Amino acid sequence: MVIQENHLYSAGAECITYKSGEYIFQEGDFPHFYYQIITGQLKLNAYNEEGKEFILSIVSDGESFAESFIFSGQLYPMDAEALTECTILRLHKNNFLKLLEASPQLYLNVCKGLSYHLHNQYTTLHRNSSPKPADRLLGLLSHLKNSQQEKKAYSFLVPLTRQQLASCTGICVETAIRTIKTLERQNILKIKDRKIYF
DNA sequence: TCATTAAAGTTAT
DNA sequence: ATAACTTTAATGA
Repeated sequence: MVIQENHLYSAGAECITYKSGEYIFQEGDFPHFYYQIITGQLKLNAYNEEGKEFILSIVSDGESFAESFIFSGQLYPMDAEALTECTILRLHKNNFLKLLEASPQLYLNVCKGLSYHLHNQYTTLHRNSSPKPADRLLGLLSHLKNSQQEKKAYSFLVPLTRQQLASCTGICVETAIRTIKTLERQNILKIKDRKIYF
């Protein structure tokens, strides 16, 4: 959890639920709020000229998202769409900034969060510049697994569909499927009931 | 080697 | 039921 929920509530935050498929915001919208997920999963995504989706990030329980735009004041360059039913706390930009002014500690934590996120974005960008789909997928899987404590092989149940893995790495689904099977043959991951264990 | 297209089977809502 | 996801195969850049 990024910011204590009671702190957000006392600063004037409201709790909103979104059904799967609903937009929290869309590309071109002005950023009015700080968002923090209580429960649920959503994606930040954009579409290219041919209409192909690219998933920039998948965010879930306890995480904040898109807070950088509060500071820059730029319009959202992507959509935020609920993947599951989502319960989200949102705090108006002005109140959020007041909250930060009142607490240097909180300010620093938010900075850390932003920096951490920026680091992720850089490594993701680098990873997705690889011409080899296996490198992109493997890099993504390692990154996802990083957020769990257990480091043993095959201990991580990949929480994304093949479609989503493809959209996160900029390859097509069919290639993602074939690559994943190749990785299975190389014992780099396991597949059981269509679920991917890495 | 990978994207694209098509077609068909499977799972989730 | 219907949509979304998964898989295989053929073709072409």
